[in-house]
Amino acid sequence: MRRTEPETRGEILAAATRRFAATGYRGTSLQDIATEVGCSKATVLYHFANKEALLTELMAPAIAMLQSLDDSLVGLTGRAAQQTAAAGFIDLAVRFRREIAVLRGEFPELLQQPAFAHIQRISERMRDALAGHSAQPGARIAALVLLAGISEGCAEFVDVPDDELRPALLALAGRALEPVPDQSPTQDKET
Amino acid sequence: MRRTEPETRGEILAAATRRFAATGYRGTSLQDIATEVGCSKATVLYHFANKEALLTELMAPAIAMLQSLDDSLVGLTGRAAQQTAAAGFIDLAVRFRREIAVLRGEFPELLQQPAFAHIQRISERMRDALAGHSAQPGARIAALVLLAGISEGCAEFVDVPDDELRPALLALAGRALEPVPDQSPTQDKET
DNA sequence: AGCATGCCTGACCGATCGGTCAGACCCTGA
DNA sequence: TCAGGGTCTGACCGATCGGTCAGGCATGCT
Repeated sequence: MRRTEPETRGEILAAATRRFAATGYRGTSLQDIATEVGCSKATVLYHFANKEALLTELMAPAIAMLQSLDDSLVGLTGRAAQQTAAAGFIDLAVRFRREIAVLRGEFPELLQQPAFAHIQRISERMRDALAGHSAQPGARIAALVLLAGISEGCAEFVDVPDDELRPALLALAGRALEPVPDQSPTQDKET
Repeated sequence: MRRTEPETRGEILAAATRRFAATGYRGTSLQDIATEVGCSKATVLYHFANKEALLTELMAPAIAMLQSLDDSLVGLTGRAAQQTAAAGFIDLAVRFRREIAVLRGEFPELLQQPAFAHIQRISERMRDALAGHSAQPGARIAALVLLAGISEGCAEFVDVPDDELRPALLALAGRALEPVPDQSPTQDKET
């Protein structure tokens, strides 16, 4: 089935995103994706080296945004870290709902793949920032629950519009995160 | 390898719980479980009819507790529904951390299996109760985020002792859930 | 016309999956 | 001593997985 415009590659990427989000990475076969696109499995593997390459490419934008968010957290402490991390992560989660849904539940094993090796440390830093770098168990637990809940929630609320989901999540984060003092020794704007 | 005591069945169940929680239901093969126990795959299938039977049996206690929690929610409205659902679900999540981790991420497909057909509706009612039966998007979103976050959080904090995790989660739920009025027609002392 | 190139496909591969089956082994009771 | 039943296993099955490969077809350049 020859395409008039060679946009097959993009269709494969879009179909893979939908299928991975719906049934997981392991739960989706290359044949599933090919069937949804309307091409053969061999065509999928013509455009992408292998199944993992398909995954890494569709995750790339979300990972780039996660990386830049992580960069913007360096040096922040206390409430500044909490608020920046919360607002940034909510933005990310709302924008990349499907991509986050892909990782849902398969995080541990997918993170073993070299392309995602650094994500684990980023998410740990994110959790730490959400806890305001506090060592108190309550703050750490709240941060993880919020992080996981937002990821899962965005994936589930695919039908809720962004401008309704985002403020609701921001308000929730404001209530849920344990208040921590601004730990900077000199209480200027910067640490 | 003959066991002196025929406790192989229990060992298989325990190994399956660990493996399912670590790598997911689909991500764990019967051979994986057999290897961890130290028996053959055929032995696993001698004690359990098939892979699904293994899953349903190890999930049974958690499901029973979920069912009874669901029963205790009927007729409750407003804050009473919120508080009962929150406390009950936190109890359940803390106690059955590994079992909940099993379902992590594979919820949608696992729920298709007949043994779990009713869980979806229970979890929807749970979400509704956590939202205080409010139709406001903020309340619904907060309920889902908390539900998902607690499930994920308990699965992750396997090393945190129960009596530390439980109060932290309860405090978090108290902060995070949107306050709703007590919808009972007669407004007593409880707001 | 002839050729190269990009896109696509059916046929095929080895590995692994869940599951079946005949039979070996061991204990117990008659 | 032997029969029987509970436990366990290696060998095997069909299905499906991710991935490879040679070749077909349309197009564009020379």
